[in-house]
Amino acid sequence: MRNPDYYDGIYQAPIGQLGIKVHSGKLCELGWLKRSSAVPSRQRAAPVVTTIHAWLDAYFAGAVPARPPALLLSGTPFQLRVWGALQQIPHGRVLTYGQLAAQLSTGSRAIGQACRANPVSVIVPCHRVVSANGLGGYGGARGQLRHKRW
DNA sequence: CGAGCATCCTCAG
DNA sequence: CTGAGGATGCTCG
Repeated sequence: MRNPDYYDGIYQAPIGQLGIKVHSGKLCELGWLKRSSAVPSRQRAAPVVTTIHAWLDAYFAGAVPARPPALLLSGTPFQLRVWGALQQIPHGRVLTYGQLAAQLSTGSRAIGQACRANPVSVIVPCHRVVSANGLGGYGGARGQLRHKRW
Protein backbone atom coordinates (compact mmCIF):
# COMPACT_ATOMS: atom_id res chain seq x y z
CA MET A 1 0.00 0.00 0.00
CA ARG A 2 2.27 2.64 -1.15
CA ASN A 3 -0.02 5.15 -2.69
CA PRO A 4 -3.55 3.81 -2.39
CA ASP A 5 -5.44 6.63 -3.96
CA TYR A 6 -8.25 4.53 -5.23
CA TYR A 7 -9.39 1.01 -4.60
CA ASP A 8 -11.54 -1.30 -6.59
CA GLY A 9 -13.58 -2.18 -3.57
CA ILE A 10 -14.05 -1.39 0.09
CA TYR A 11 -14.81 -3.90 2.77
CA GLN A 12 -16.15 -2.80 6.10
CA ALA A 13 -14.42 -4.91 8.70
CA PRO A 14 -15.45 -4.87 12.37
CA ILE A 15 -12.13 -3.32 13.24
CA GLY A 16 -11.64 -1.01 10.33
CA GLN A 17 -12.02 -0.38 6.67
CA LEU A 18 -10.31 -2.61 4.21
CA GLY A 19 -9.28 -1.50 0.77
CA ILE A 20 -9.39 -4.03 -2.02
CA LYS A 21 -7.35 -3.70 -5.14
CA VAL A 22 -7.82 -6.08 -8.00
CA HIS A 23 -6.14 -6.36 -11.33
CA SER A 24 -7.62 -8.28 -14.20
CA GLY A 25 -9.65 -10.60 -12.05
CA LYS A 26 -6.97 -11.16 -9.46
CA LEU A 27 -6.46 -9.78 -6.03
CA CYS A 28 -3.50 -7.46 -6.15
CA GLU A 29 -3.59 -5.65 -2.86
CA LEU A 30 -5.53 -5.69 0.37
CA GLY A 31 -4.70 -3.19 3.05
CA TRP A 32 -6.20 -1.20 5.86
CA LEU A 33 -7.59 2.25 5.30
CA LYS A 34 -6.91 4.90 7.85
CA ARG A 35 -9.04 7.66 6.49
CA SER A 36 -11.96 7.67 4.22
CA SER A 37 -9.75 9.25 1.61
CA ALA A 38 -9.78 6.15 -0.52
CA VAL A 39 -12.89 5.75 -2.56
CA PRO A 40 -13.74 2.83 -4.80
CA SER A 41 -13.21 3.97 -8.32
CA ARG A 42 -15.09 1.21 -10.02
CA GLN A 43 -17.87 -0.50 -8.22
CA ARG A 44 -18.72 -2.36 -11.37
CA ALA A 45 -15.32 -3.94 -10.93
CA ALA A 46 -15.62 -7.65 -10.84
CA PRO A 47 -17.12 -10.71 -9.20
CA VAL A 48 -13.73 -11.11 -7.66
CA VAL A 49 -14.51 -8.29 -5.29
CA THR A 50 -17.66 -10.08 -4.25
CA THR A 51 -15.66 -13.21 -3.66
CA ILE A 52 -13.21 -11.29 -1.57
CA HIS A 53 -16.04 -9.81 0.43
CA ALA A 54 -17.43 -13.25 1.09
CA TRP A 55 -14.06 -14.52 2.13
CA LEU A 56 -13.50 -11.63 4.48
CA ASP A 57 -16.98 -12.14 5.87
CA ALA A 58 -16.21 -15.73 6.70
CA TYR A 59 -12.79 -14.83 7.97
CA PHE A 60 -14.02 -12.27 10.45
CA ALA A 61 -16.82 -14.61 11.40
CA GLY A 62 -14.22 -16.88 12.86
CA ALA A 63 -13.96 -19.48 10.12
CA VAL A 64 -11.22 -20.00 7.64
CA PRO A 65 -12.59 -21.14 4.29
CA ALA A 66 -10.63 -21.57 1.13
CA ARG A 67 -8.20 -18.99 -0.02
CA PRO A 68 -9.22 -16.10 -2.21
CA PRO A 69 -9.41 -16.79 -5.93
CA ALA A 70 -5.96 -15.74 -6.92
CA LEU A 71 -3.24 -13.55 -5.55
CA LEU A 72 -1.33 -11.42 -7.96
CA LEU A 73 1.65 -10.66 -5.84
CA SER A 74 4.50 -8.64 -7.19
CA GLY A 75 7.76 -8.79 -5.36
CA THR A 76 11.11 -10.39 -5.10
CA PRO A 77 11.35 -14.19 -5.14
CA PHE A 78 12.36 -14.06 -1.53
CA GLN A 79 9.27 -12.11 -0.56
CA LEU A 80 7.07 -14.52 -2.44
CA ARG A 81 8.71 -17.37 -0.62
CA VAL A 82 8.16 -15.78 2.75
CA TRP A 83 4.54 -15.00 1.98
CA GLY A 84 4.01 -18.53 0.79
CA ALA A 85 5.50 -19.87 3.97
CA LEU A 86 3.25 -17.57 5.96
CA GLN A 87 0.18 -18.88 4.22
CA GLN A 88 1.27 -22.39 5.06
CA ILE A 89 1.10 -21.61 8.74
CA PRO A 90 -1.86 -23.43 10.28
CA HIS A 91 -4.64 -21.42 11.79
CA GLY A 92 -4.04 -20.43 15.38
CA ARG A 93 -0.34 -21.16 15.09
CA VAL A 94 2.25 -18.50 15.66
CA LEU A 95 5.88 -18.53 14.71
CA THR A 96 8.76 -16.31 15.59
CA TYR A 97 10.86 -14.46 13.07
CA GLY A 98 13.79 -16.60 14.09
CA GLN A 99 11.95 -19.85 13.49
CA LEU A 100 10.68 -18.71 10.15
CA ALA A 101 14.11 -17.47 9.20
CA ALA A 102 15.65 -20.78 10.17
CA GLN A 103 13.02 -22.60 8.16
CA LEU A 104 13.80 -20.54 5.12
CA SER A 105 17.51 -20.57 5.82
CA THR A 106 17.69 -16.83 5.96
CA GLY A 107 18.06 -13.99 8.42
CA SER A 108 15.45 -12.98 10.91
CA ARG A 109 15.52 -9.46 9.74
CA ALA A 110 14.80 -10.36 6.18
CA ILE A 111 11.55 -11.92 7.35
CA GLY A 112 10.52 -8.67 8.90
CA GLN A 113 11.32 -6.90 5.67
CA ALA A 114 9.17 -9.28 3.69
CA CYS A 115 6.33 -8.93 6.16
CA ARG A 116 6.55 -5.19 6.01
CA ALA A 117 6.37 -5.27 2.26
CA ASN A 118 3.42 -7.61 2.38
CA PRO A 119 0.63 -6.07 0.28
CA VAL A 120 -2.05 -8.40 1.59
CA SER A 121 -1.56 -8.24 5.31
CA VAL A 122 -4.90 -9.83 6.05
CA ILE A 123 -4.66 -12.81 3.79
CA VAL A 124 -1.03 -13.45 4.48
CA PRO A 125 -0.95 -13.98 8.22
CA CYS A 126 1.73 -11.51 9.03
CA HIS A 127 0.02 -11.06 12.37
CA ARG A 128 0.74 -14.72 13.01
CA VAL A 129 4.40 -13.98 13.26
CA VAL A 130 5.76 -12.58 16.48
CA SER A 131 9.17 -11.87 17.85
CA ALA A 132 11.00 -14.35 20.02
CA ASN A 133 10.37 -12.17 23.03
CA GLY A 134 6.66 -12.50 22.46
CA LEU A 135 6.25 -8.90 21.50
CA GLY A 136 6.12 -7.76 17.95
CA GLY A 137 6.88 -4.59 16.18
CA TYR A 138 4.60 -2.91 13.75
CA GLY A 139 1.84 -0.64 14.98
CA GLY A 140 -0.81 -1.40 12.41
CA ALA A 141 -1.13 -5.09 13.07
CA ARG A 142 -0.80 -4.63 16.78
CA GLY A 143 -4.41 -3.90 17.38
CA GLN A 144 -5.28 -6.68 15.07
CA LEU A 145 -2.82 -8.98 16.72
CA ARG A 146 -4.43 -8.28 20.02
CA HIS A 147 -7.76 -9.28 18.58
CA LYS A 148 -6.20 -12.21 16.81
CA ARG A 149 -4.38 -13.47 19.85
CA TRP A 150 -6.73 -16.37 20.26
C1' DC B 1 28.29 0.66 -2.91
C1' DG B 2 26.19 2.26 1.51
C1' DA B 3 22.28 2.61 4.89
C1' DG B 4 18.12 0.86 7.03
C1' DC B 5 14.86 -2.71 9.20
C1' DA B 6 8.34 -5.26 12.21
C1' DT B 7 15.20 -9.24 14.68
C1' DC B 8 18.30 -12.49 17.33
C1' DC B 9 22.04 -13.91 20.17
C1' DT B 10 25.72 -13.32 23.40
C1' DC B 11 28.80 -11.04 26.46
C1' DA B 12 29.32 -7.76 30.15
C1' DG B 13 27.62 -4.98 34.33
C1' DC C 1 17.95 -9.25 35.39
C1' DT C 2 19.04 -5.23 32.38
C1' DG C 3 21.80 -3.06 28.86
C1' DA C 4 24.88 -2.81 24.87
C1' DG C 5 27.09 -4.56 20.85
C1' DG C 6 27.80 -7.53 17.00
C1' DA C 7 25.82 -10.64 13.63
C1' DT C 8 22.70 -11.85 9.82
C1' DG C 9 19.84 -11.49 5.32
C1' DC C 10 17.47 -8.63 2.12
C1' DT C 11 15.66 -4.21 0.06
C1' DC C 12 16.05 0.51 -1.61
C1' DG C 13 18.55 5.01 -2.86
